Amino acid sequence: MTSDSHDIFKALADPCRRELLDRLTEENGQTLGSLCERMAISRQGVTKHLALLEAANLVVVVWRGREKLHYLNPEPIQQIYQRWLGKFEPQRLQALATLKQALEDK
Amino acid sequence: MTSDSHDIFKALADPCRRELLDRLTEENGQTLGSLCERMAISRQGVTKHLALLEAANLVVVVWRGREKLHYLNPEPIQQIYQRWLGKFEPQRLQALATLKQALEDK
DNA sequence: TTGACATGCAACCAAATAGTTGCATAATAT
DNA sequence: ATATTATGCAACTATTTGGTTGCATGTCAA
Repeated sequence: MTSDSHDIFKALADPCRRELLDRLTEENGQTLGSLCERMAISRQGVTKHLALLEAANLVVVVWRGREKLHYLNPEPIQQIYQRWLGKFEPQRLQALATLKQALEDK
Repeated sequence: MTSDSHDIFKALADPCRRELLDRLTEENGQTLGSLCERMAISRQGVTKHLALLEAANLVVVVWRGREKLHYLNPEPIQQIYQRWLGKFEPQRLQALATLKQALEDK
């Protein structure tokens, strides 16, 4: 399943969602309740954010009884780097040089 | 000048803005008018998107007479990878293994 | 079986976003 | 000088987003 890069960028655009990903890097497989602790927003707010992360395939959910366990899926992040962000890498030095020169010609 | 990663993620979240960055990787230093060609939205729409890219320091502007030249700045993209995306890399294999096992235990 | 716990669903609201149009300004070309 | 070109600024609108509250559902424990 290859994820839509648009959803991924959108998912990463919100600080709350990046915070949730950060928490999952610290401890993977947390329940919703656990992820809600010390969050400034309500449980339902967190639920919505997690839904977007799931839609972007950045988080995968496993149900255990009444608990919903959230697991990090690092693959989409790798993908956007390889497919999109990475293309700025080869041109990095060139672009910086071009930029510098343009600034000097001002 | 160290850019705010929030602005960068926000800037990257919109397809129009990624399209603009793509065009600048193809040809750096384009004018506003040039960047507007074959865009589905109005010039003012493009201007607004470029303003966000500038705010995120992803694009740097140089004025030449009445023309506004747009240059790509690849640095912030490097930064977010190194500071944020990269931290998913070391844990990548571990996270994938954890995820796989969690799915199997279902 | 009853109560508590973990979560989902839907309606609603405010703020931010993406887009438009109209007019203004400054630089270049004729 | 005047017309044209390249862009900026401001007001307005529609849609999306991020958040809330209230109630419903399913699972576990006593």
